[in-house]
Amino acid sequence: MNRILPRSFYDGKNPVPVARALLGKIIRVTRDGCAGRIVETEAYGGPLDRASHAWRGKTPRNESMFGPPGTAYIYLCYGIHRMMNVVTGPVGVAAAVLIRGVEPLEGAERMARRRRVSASDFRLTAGPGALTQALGILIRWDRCDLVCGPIRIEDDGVRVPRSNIKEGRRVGVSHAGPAANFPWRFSIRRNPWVSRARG
DNA sequence: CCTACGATCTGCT
DNA sequence: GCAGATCGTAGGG
Repeated sequence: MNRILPRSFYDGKNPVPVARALLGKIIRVTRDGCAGRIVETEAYGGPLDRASHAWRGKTPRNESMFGPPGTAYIYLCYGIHRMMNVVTGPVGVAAAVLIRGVEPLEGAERMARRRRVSASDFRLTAGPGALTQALGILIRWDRCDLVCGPIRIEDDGVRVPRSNIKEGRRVGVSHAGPAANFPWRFSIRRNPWVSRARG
């Protein structure tokens, strides 16, 4: 039986170790029957991180990034793609982990219908916009609780040793000055469900 | 009010 | 390799 990650798992203002620890965990849309293993993440946050949405301070859009640990920050990107983040900081501190890649575990056929690709195609859930579409994650779930809300994150006992974690630069943040070089992107080595994006 | 653009993805070249 | 899709957000006038 999988264990739902307790709030204490997220509760630290530094999203970097949380981004590492989320690799291998399971993201599940409770009422939908779709679930996948997290294989790629990126950490965002802190006063030096110009790549973070919260770098200029709190706005109505990024406010949920300042919310309690163990909640979601979900927003629309490029007018099309929904991005799913896990909030880690204590209330008032903006820190979050972007989920960038997931390996399908349950409900792959349902995901394939939503994505309009075959269930065996890596495009099913590789990439932050792809996985939210596949899992049916909605913008209105922004701020939702990951311990008892529509999206849950579980631990089934799988461990990802540090030697199996690849680190690199985050994707799509080249405008962010020195922060563009922070090695805050993490993925499971040689996992085919990691996004193709350069980093 | 108006405009520029972004933590992306696909399809076509 | 690159343009286009598509729209909420933020910042300026």
